[in-house]
Amino acid sequence: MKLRIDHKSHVPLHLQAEELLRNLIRDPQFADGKFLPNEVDLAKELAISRTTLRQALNKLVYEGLLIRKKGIGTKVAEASVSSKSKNWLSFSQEMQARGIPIKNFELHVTWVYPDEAVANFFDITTQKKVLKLERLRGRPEGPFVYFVSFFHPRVGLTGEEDFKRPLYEILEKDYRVVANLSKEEISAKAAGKFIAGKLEIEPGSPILFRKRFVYDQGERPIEYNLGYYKADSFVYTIESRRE
Amino acid sequence: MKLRIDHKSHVPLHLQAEELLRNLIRDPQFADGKFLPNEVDLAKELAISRTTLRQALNKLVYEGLLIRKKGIGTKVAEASVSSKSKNWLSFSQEMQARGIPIKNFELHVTWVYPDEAVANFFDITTQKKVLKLERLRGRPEGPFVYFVSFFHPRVGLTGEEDFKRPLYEILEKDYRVVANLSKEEISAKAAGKFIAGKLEIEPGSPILFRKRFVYDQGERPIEYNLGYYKADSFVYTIESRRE
DNA sequence: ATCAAATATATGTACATACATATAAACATA
DNA sequence: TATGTTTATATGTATGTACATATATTTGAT
Repeated sequence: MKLRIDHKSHVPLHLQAEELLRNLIRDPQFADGKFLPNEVDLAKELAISRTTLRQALNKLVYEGLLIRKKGIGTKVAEASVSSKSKNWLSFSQEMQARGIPIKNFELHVTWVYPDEAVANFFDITTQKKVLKLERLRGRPEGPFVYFVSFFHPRVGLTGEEDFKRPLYEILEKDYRVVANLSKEEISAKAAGKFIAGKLEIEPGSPILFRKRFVYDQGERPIEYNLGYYKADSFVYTIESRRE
Repeated sequence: MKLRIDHKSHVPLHLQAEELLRNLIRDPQFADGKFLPNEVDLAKELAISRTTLRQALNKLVYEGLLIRKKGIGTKVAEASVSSKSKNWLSFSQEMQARGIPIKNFELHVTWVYPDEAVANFFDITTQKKVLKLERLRGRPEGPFVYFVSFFHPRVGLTGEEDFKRPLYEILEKDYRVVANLSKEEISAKAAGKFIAGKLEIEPGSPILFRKRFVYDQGERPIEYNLGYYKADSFVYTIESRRE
């Protein structure tokens, strides 16, 4: 295998090393608990210092992807078949899994200048337009969620896509962008006028507010998603196990 | 404050530094957004190298307890309850780790006949009394959550326990009951009269409603927990990774 | 007074180096 | 053969040093 680090790149060496290690981990060659090359040799091969390599290794150890043992070596941690993968259903899949038929009430595609929060998350300026996708969705009887999504320009969406298709299918199949990490924040709020109008409720009524930050394999931001759910129409479920 | 590291100890310096930092984080002096001493000075004060100090800092940053910003400084991360299934921290532990002092405003212990939902979850009849624990908790300035817990009779709680201690400590140390699996449901609601009164908000105001089903190692039910969180005082964060 | 440039401050990146220590394998001894 | 002992190996700990870079403040020119 060819392992390379670009010393001329402006990407920090330890980040390049980290990315490289993530790929090593995915390599079937090291899948079943086989040991990675030792730190000293690997550092030499990559032409970086052992300290820098360890910086990358530490991160993966903290994430639980690697296991190190003094005097022995470093190996890939066993893949935990946790219920996390369950969390990886898209909205349509999720609803389908619950047996709820989905109706799309509204669909808006626009190019906008991002606000501070979005630009900051994407690490771009507020001068660069991004694709904004707004959708009002719910059951046949009425809408119960209003979604607002922003996509990183890197993704390459044109706005001409058929957004009635599942979003993640579009991203994965057409643009080879795979969501890998998601950070969410869930809180309760009072509905503002705009959202209340869309969800057909009184302003001030409680809603569930869900903010999602979606990253690809390289932990680069790809989607910023806001969800406004009508109360009592939506329950967020989580299953966690101590290990 | 006197900060000390024992160079003669056989405990590695970076571990001592880590422990020391965890205490700093809990110190009200640095609670919620105040900057820690800068790395160079702190290292000097502790008589360890900056590299060693950063080893400790990194760990806490990875755990999300500290936030560093280049050119600015390092501060204690803001409070939020996270469900990193890895950590599995209880409410008090989580708050303690973030240096938020918890105040218990009310504590009620009663024996009651369970309602349908509780009896069903515990797989007992509604004729068998169970221990009910109600707690109003929050920051010193005011309460922000009202908890209602029911415990399976099998656990063996008498109601005479000191519930100011962390709940999971009582269960694990005194009753050898270890929570292992938790299923949660999170939704938004309008506060009823009762809850509104407790949380000191208007009836009808939005609250976050969190239902937890807790099981032991044998997947037997041990606790049924309801949490009513004041909106805007509480954000539930989740991080999930596809594997 | 305003805006641009320099500066102070704190974290970020990277290297070379040295020695400590846990583990397993090779070796030597009774 | 069984059992200590050494040795090879790989990670763990720790330091000192140097320069880069993001942010806020101060300074200076217009």
